[in-house]
Amino acid sequence: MSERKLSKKERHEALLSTIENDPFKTDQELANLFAVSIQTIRLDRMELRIPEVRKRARDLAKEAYSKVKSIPKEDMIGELIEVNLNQNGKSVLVPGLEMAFQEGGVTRGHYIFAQANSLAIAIVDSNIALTGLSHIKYLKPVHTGDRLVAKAHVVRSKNHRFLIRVYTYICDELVFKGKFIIFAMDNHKLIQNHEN
Amino acid sequence: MSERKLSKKERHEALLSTIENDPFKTDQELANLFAVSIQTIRLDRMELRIPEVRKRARDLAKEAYSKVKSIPKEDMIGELIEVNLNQNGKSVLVPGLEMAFQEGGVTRGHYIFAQANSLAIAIVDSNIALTGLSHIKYLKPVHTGDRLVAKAHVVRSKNHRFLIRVYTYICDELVFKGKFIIFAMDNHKLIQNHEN
DNA sequence: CTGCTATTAGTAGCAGGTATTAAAAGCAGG
DNA sequence: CCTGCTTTTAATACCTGCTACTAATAGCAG
Repeated sequence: MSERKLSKKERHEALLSTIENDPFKTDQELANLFAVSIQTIRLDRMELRIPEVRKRARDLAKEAYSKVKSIPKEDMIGELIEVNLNQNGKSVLVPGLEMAFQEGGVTRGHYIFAQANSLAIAIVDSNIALTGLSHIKYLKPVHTGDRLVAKAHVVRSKNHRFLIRVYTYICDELVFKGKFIIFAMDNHKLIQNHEN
Repeated sequence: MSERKLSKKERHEALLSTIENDPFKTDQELANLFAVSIQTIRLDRMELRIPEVRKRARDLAKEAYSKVKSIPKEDMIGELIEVNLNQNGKSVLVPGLEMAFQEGGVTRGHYIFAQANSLAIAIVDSNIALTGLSHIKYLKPVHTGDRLVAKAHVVRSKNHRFLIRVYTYICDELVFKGKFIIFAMDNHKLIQNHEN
C-alpha cells in the first residue's frame, strides 16, 4: 500500500477522479487519502476550481432534481422500489423504444438482464458487488411500454458469496428468470474510517 | 396577498409541501416565507422530522448518484469488428467511467453481458433474434479503459435455434464466458425488411 | 388569575468551509 | 554553499447554516 508520495500534478489528477466518483468526500478525508495537509487540498481545489463538498452535493442534487422532470424513466435500467439488504428487493423498468430492436417493439434482452443484474447487486449490502455467474432464461418477449417488475431474493449466502434469484413479471406473467451469484467486495481497506 | 397568519398545523402542511418542491430553502428563507421566527421553523422541522437543508441536499444527491444510471444503448454494446453470419463474430468495447461502480473503476457486469449478448444476436442471420437462455461466467473484474474483445461462434444450430458461445478477453486473458441460446424470429410476413 | 401551548430570543458550539498571512520544506542552478 | 523559486504546512479570523439548550414572552381558554 505504501506508494511514494504523488507529485502535485499527479495528485491533481488523482483528486479530480477521486472526487468524480465520490463527490461527498470532505477536505479532511481527501487530505488523509493523499497524506497531505488540509491546506494543500484546499489549494488544489482552488487551482482545479473544485467547489467545496457542500456545494458539490447541492449542485448534484439540483441537477438531479431538475432532471427528474425531464428524464423519462424509460432511460433507466430500473427504479429501485424496495430493498431489504441481503434479503430481497424489487425494481420496475418500463423499456422505451431505444431499448428495442428497430423492427419490432421487442426489447433487447440485455436490458432485461441489466435490470435483473442491477437489482441483484443492489440488494447485496456491500460497497462493490460483482456478478460471478449467471443462468438466465427469457420466457416471453418483452415489448416497449411493458411494465417489468423484477423481484429478487437471496437464496443463500456464505461469506461474500450470494446466490440470488430474480423473477421478472409483466403483470402476473413471468417473462424472465435468472440465477445470479454475486460476490461482495467490501474494500474497507481503501476507506480511512476515522468517524467519531 | 395578505393572508391571515397560518395556524401551526396549516404551517406544518405548507412547510412539507414547500420543502418538497424546493428542498434547497434555508431556515431563514422559510422563516421569511411564513413570517415567523427562525426558531419556529426549527421547531417545526424537528416535529416533522425534516432534516436541515444541507442534509436534504446531500440525501438527494446521494440518491440520484446511486440510482441505476441510464444506458446510452449504442455505448453499451460495443463495436462490431467482424461478422460471419451464422458462424462467428467479434466485437470490441472499451467501457467508460459511466459503466463503472462509483467506488472502484470496476465495470458493471451487465455491460459485459450486453456486449456478448449483442454480438451473439448480431451473428445470427435474421431480422429479429431473441435470447432464450444464457449461462455466463465472469472470470476477472473488468476496469474502465480495458479493451474488451468478445469472440462468438455458433456451436450448433437447428431450425431457428442457435447455440452460441462467447468468450471475452482483455489482451489474451479470458475475463468472461457465456453460452447463449438465440431464437431467430424471421417473420418475413410481418416485417418488410427495409434496412439498408 | 392560572395554566397551557405556541412563539420568539439568546447563547454556546459544531462542521466545513473561505480568505489571508506567514513560516518552513524541497529542490535546482549558479 | 547560498540564492531563488515552488510547494507545502501552519495559524488565525471569519462565515453559513445549522444543533442543542435555556429562558422569556404572547395568546387564549377555563
